[in-house]
Amino acid sequence: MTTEEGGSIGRPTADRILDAAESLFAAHGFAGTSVRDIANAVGLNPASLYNHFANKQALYEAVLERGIRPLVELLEEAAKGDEMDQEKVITSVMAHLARTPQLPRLIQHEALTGGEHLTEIVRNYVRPLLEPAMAAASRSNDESVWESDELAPLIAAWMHMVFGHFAMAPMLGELFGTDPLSPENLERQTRFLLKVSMRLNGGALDEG
Amino acid sequence: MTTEEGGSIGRPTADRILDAAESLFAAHGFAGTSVRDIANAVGLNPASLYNHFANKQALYEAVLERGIRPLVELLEEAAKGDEMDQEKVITSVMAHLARTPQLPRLIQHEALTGGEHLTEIVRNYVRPLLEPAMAAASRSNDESVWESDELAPLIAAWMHMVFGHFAMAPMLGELFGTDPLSPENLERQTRFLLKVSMRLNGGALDEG
Amino acid sequence: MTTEEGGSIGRPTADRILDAAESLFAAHGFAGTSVRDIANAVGLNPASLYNHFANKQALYEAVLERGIRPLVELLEEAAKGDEMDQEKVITSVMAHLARTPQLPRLIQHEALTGGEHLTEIVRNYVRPLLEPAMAAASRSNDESVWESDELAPLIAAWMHMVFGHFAMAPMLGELFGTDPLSPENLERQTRFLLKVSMRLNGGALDEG
Amino acid sequence: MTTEEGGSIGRPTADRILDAAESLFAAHGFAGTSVRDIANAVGLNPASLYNHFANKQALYEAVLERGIRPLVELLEEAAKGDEMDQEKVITSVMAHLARTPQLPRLIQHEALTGGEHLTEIVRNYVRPLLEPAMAAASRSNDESVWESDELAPLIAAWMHMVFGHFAMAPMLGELFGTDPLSPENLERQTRFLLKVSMRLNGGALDEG
DNA sequence: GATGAATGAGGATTCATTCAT
DNA sequence: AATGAATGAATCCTCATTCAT
Repeated sequence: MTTEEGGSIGRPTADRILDAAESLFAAHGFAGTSVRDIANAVGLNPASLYNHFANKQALYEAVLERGIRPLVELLEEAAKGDEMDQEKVITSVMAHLARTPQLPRLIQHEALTGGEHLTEIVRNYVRPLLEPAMAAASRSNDESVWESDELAPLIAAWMHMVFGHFAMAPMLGELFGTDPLSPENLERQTRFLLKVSMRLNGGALDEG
Repeated sequence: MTTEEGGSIGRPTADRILDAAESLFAAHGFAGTSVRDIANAVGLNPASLYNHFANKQALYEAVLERGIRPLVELLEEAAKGDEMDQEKVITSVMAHLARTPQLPRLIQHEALTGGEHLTEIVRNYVRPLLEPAMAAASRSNDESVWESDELAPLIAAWMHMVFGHFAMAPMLGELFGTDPLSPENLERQTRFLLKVSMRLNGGALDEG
Repeated sequence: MTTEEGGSIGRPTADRILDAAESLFAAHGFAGTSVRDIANAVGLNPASLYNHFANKQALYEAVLERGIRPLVELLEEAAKGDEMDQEKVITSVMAHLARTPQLPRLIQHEALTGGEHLTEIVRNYVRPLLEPAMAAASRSNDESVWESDELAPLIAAWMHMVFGHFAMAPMLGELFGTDPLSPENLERQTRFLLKVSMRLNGGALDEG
Repeated sequence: MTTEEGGSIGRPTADRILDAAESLFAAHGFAGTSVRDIANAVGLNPASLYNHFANKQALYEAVLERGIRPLVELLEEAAKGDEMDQEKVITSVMAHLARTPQLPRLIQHEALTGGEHLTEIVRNYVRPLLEPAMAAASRSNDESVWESDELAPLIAAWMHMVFGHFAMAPMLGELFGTDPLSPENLERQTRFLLKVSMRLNGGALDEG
């Protein structure tokens, strides 16, 4: 009776569920997304989801996990070398997010709602995400233009700028009349961030 | 039977409802906040809310309106003069948000969820919020270090940095182990943003 | 604050309430009509209705009473003479109902819903309504073409035909494409019923 | 925990819901019947109804459809022949309604309340119901005792008489002290209607 | 008389989840 | 793995009614 429609035939069901859930959770948040919505998006009966995930919460966590893990690894990789090439980090993070543009929205939702799971989420996801960057930043502290107590705000600012571009994409698009996630705009944003990086971290400022 | 708790007794009921709703909507978003939660927070029967607001959506919009209006006016005021003193804007906006720290979360939720009302919200709230800033920015375009097609990203970046600090406060607190909304941290953040402003808009960079 | 609008200014409030209630009860029945609907129709606060009627049920009964009483008296008057002039009864009842066309709908609703109040309603309203007719009918039984056990069906049939025309007016209008309550249609219906009366009560039938 | 009462166990759930709904809608109308009432009557959780019908309105329409369809077919069948045998129609319609005595009440409720759906209902149900009769009536118009502009009232009168007997059964029972739906009373009513038919359609009247 | 505010009960409907098939 | 049916809890909201003003 269920005529499998859509191009997603063949992919493992669990993945298709994760895809749909990611999309919907990113768009409407956890509370704003119903299990039925997800099931419908996959072309599945809601009850069937429970063959793949214990419950809504577990599905949500699986979505987060699947989305954030590669990003964490990307950053860990980037921080492995002695010094963190900020230019390379920005470029590769932007490239990565371009491929999973819903991820930042998902994280932002989580950050806003916070609530009971916040501690755990920070420990599991956000801290590993930022730790490489913080380590690198504090290592290069000596010659930096930023005091040590400005590192946290700096890191936060980068987080806001990078993630914000994706998370707020719908609003920015509406506001500026152009889709922030289009290839050219992503490239422009990357260039913009590189320029910001230069100005923020570069040498002394010639205030003529 | 109704144990009036909290110091809010005496204030007009509609205002007390708006207060509670602002808090809860900011914390959990629209979908994550139930009418009953709000009513309980005010010490009211859920049905009573409907004596003051037509429905949940209308209440939500009233909360947004009440919160954003003064911010819009603040920016409009700041932009009135011939040139926008960026330093003053940052300081006064930060001071304002310090007094209504839930507002950015509210807006961020709205921006993330977007959906049907996004267009209207951008038109009613966000655009007037940013118009003065954009006007000022493009006025000073000649001698600026930013190209005209970098203005939008620049504005967006400022939005992310300023609002992000408040909206993500719970997560940042968890992450850095200190409350971003404490007076000293707010002051530090303001100073940080001023420094960023200087570096972003200042003169040529001495890349020694 | 309440700007009295509409042409009903001046009439006693209780009457205006009764008017609105009659209209709405007739259209949607007791359950389908809310106190607020009635209040709105009068341009009154729902609470104000309770200054005039003890509660919704009492208002409903007042509407019934006010509507049916004159009809009962009309029939009682008609039955006073020794013999009931059926032609005159039909004409005068039709004329009366033409002036309160909602009344039959009201009664029909009541008859359909019945329920707990049915017995009382029959005793108070329907029986007095039909008693004169039945008395007259059984008086003239001797020479009648109808057996005594056909009197009840006959009375009922008349009730259905007379009341039905008004009660079903919306549907009949929709069905036949012309308003059953227009003067010409009311006259036609009266003529029709007189013809029916003649054929039903008239002498032997010439079945050639 | 669900004490299955009544002999209806085993029948498809949707049918049992339709049965209960038909009963309750007929008795109290749409507005006067709550989803919970229906669910209780079936021994079901209210939420379960929504597994079978999209909402209360859809359930109502399904009840109407299921009830009226056979009646429409009955009349269409009866009208197939060249001439409509009125005697046969009356007998068979009465026999049919005797088996679904709630149907007329249901229809009457609908006719009274009318409202938004009236047009659609007339088009879907009432017109097909009456079309055969009207066609037959106007065919035999030549030798008829009824003018062409009396056909509509005549049809309406028959509708009132036939349906009224069932729809008003509770009130008539209360009024005349005997159940109109008992087999003997149904038979008497059928005989009565046949006699009426004869007198209404028969030849000239011998008004001695 | 009229009203705004308050409320308990109940309205329809959605939710996440379970279970037999 | 998938589904239809079932359910208790919760959703938003309306209801009739009361009461202080």
